[in-house]
Amino acid sequence: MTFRIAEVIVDVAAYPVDRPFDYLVPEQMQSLIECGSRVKVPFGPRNVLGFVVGLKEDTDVPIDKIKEVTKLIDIEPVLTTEMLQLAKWLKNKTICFEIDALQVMLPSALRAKYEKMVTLQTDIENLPIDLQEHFKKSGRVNYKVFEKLHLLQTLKMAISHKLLAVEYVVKQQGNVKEIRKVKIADDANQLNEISAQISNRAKKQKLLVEWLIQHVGKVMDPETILTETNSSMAVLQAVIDLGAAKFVHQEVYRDPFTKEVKKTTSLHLTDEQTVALEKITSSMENKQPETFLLHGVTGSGKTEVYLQAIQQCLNDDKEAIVLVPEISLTPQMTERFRSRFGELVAVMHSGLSVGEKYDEWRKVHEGKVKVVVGARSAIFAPFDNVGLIILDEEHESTYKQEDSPRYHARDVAIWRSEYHNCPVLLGSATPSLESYARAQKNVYTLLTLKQRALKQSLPTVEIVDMREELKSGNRSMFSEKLVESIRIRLDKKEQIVLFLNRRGYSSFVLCRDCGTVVQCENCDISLTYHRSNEKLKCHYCGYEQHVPRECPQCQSDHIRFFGTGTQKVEEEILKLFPEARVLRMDVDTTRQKGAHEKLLESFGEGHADILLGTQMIAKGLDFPNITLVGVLSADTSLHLPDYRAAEKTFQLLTQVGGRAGRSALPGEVVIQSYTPEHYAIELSKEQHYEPFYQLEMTMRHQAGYPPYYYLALIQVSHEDLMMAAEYAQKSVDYLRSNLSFNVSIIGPTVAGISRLQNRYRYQCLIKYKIEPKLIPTLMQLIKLYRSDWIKKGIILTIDLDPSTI
DNA sequence: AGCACGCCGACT
DNA sequence: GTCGGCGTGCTC
Repeated sequence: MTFRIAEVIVDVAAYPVDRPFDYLVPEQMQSLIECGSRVKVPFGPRNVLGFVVGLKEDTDVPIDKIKEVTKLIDIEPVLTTEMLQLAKWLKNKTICFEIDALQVMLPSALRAKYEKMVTLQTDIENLPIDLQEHFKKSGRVNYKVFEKLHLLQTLKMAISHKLLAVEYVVKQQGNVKEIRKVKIADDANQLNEISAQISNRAKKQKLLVEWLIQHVGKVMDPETILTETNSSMAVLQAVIDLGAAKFVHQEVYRDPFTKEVKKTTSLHLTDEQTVALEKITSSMENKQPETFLLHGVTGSGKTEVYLQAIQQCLNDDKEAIVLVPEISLTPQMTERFRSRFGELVAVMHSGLSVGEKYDEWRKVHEGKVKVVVGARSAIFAPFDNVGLIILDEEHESTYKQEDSPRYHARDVAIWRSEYHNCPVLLGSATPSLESYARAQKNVYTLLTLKQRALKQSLPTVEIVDMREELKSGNRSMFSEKLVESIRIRLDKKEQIVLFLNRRGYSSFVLCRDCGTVVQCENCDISLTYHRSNEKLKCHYCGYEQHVPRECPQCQSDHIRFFGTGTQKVEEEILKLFPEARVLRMDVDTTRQKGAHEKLLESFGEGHADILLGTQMIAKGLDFPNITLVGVLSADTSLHLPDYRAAEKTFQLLTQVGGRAGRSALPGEVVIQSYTPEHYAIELSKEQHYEPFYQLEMTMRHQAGYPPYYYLALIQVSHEDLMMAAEYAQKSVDYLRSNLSFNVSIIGPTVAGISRLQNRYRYQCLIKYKIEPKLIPTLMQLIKLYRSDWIKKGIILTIDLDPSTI
């Protein structure tokens, strides 16, 4: 069946073009073009990339308006029909442009880049003098050249006289990496002839050809040939010129794995693990789109359950997707998958280069792998026979994308599970309240692992009241208890992890005379001191400045930095324990690619005694020699203005606690706090999830937060304060008059960060239980914004189920 | 988005 | 008179 008309979503993210456009398919393309293919199409005056989302016989578009598809970019479509459907669902669910939903499913290498080029339409002599020189080398020159040299007027003239024309070139990366190999001629006789021709003086060439005769027709690495025959490149080139062999190019995948891994086999399961696994596999057999919540204490062996469930899935000849929160942080995790499933695993995460990401994607697309382990976006892995989807550390907020499309990987996972009739497995030691509540209501099936896999007891946890320390005259950031515990481990040559819950607590610069805190020029946020380059930096917009010598407000020179950054802690440790080897892990030491892996590996091999870091070390670390975990200040995340503050604190403390005593050696955890009586801190002591859940649910119920209510967050920003406030109010008025009475609309209020990148920010929060009118109303609001407010410089964003407010 | 078209003010 | 300011409207 062939179709003449293609429906195309063009690569332009704008409200009026957020719909399919019809194009004629040239005859020679008709048998090749498919839904999900990328095409190049003329759009207005330019050429853009687009996705074919439909094919049909006829169109209502008048014949004089319709244009032809210029080029079919892919022989194999890059998106399946599943993905096209999913994009439509995402568009509705998250209120985004369809093109954004489509793009997010593909590696960035497949995204187009556009260039405006000027082409010569006549003899070069006819051009104005100052333009001539630019076209000497080539008849096509980048438009930017003229822009920079302020030649636009002359250019415009030349264009209107048809001497030059503007062309829009679609460029796309998607470069396949090739390596150069040597293909030796197939014909031995021919090689003998060549050998005979070579002058006797060219001994090396002769020897090489003799050697090549032994390997007729083979394709080999140039390096191998050179070392085997002890020749140089010049010699090889010479015989290639004679026709004895030729260079060929072979497609390869870039290999992001630096380390070889040993093959492992299934471990013996505990009774609890066996029960969980059986439930999952039977659901797989029944082809049920069932969602499981695997609640297992830290160290209970959730990963082994994943691995064996995946094994089952592979046995059924189906594929599995495993999501891990920002995977580059847990190389140990990926290693476990690679060691079990070897070459069948692709890994996708932000630490890979564009090319590496593309290659991992291609492995999936071409069916070379059966398992994907990756961060959030791996949920779009283009498998077509998914048998199991796993989200590890289900409660992590990184599963929610913070810009358009603002999707939650869990929602996409459940959508895909319904499409493929397969189970979803959510795993966590500290499930999100939403998920646990759903499990309580039997929307999800709860599976519980109460015991640690190796029957180790949970670490002993001690909570130190820092107020008492202060009263007894200890003003350092280490309690006596912690100092003592560290000393014991150092003596015993056991390892220590110190955890600095740094959020909202980083070093800032403060004037001791007037109390001024140095703030960012563009945002209402204090700047963070970075020791490595002696600069102050804004973590939100990237603004940098030197550390001021005097206070910008009162010119006093009593200005210095405060707070507890990891660097500061490191200094303090070294003062107390000069002999300790400290490994610091923070943004500064892990910026380089692969730095995480290296630091962790070095710690695992015992090259340091103390690992010091922020959130990033809370997860996944699994080293047998760690017996002490210290949390320097448990409260910092507790006082954030976010309804999830208690939940996040509980999760964090439970996670870090789980790092200690994972093998035979018993573990100890010391938690320092200024509010030790808070339930989130107290209950994390024994990993008492259930009572925490009950208490926190009561709080959420009282305050009207999820899981009792759904949230939608509307943000309005503008360079002018009054404009931002005015339009925020307009939004609220609009919502109030269109939504039901039982929906509560809070705001407009000033956003948490009231000014960001020179824009004033207001927000409004919608709380609702069931509101069928919500999506249509928000759609109307966004229509209003996109068709009118946007011109006035307003930026409005809608976040359904925001992860933070 | 990005561009063309078109209608009004201040300049060679 | 014309150059160029940016409001308006369109893109198969």
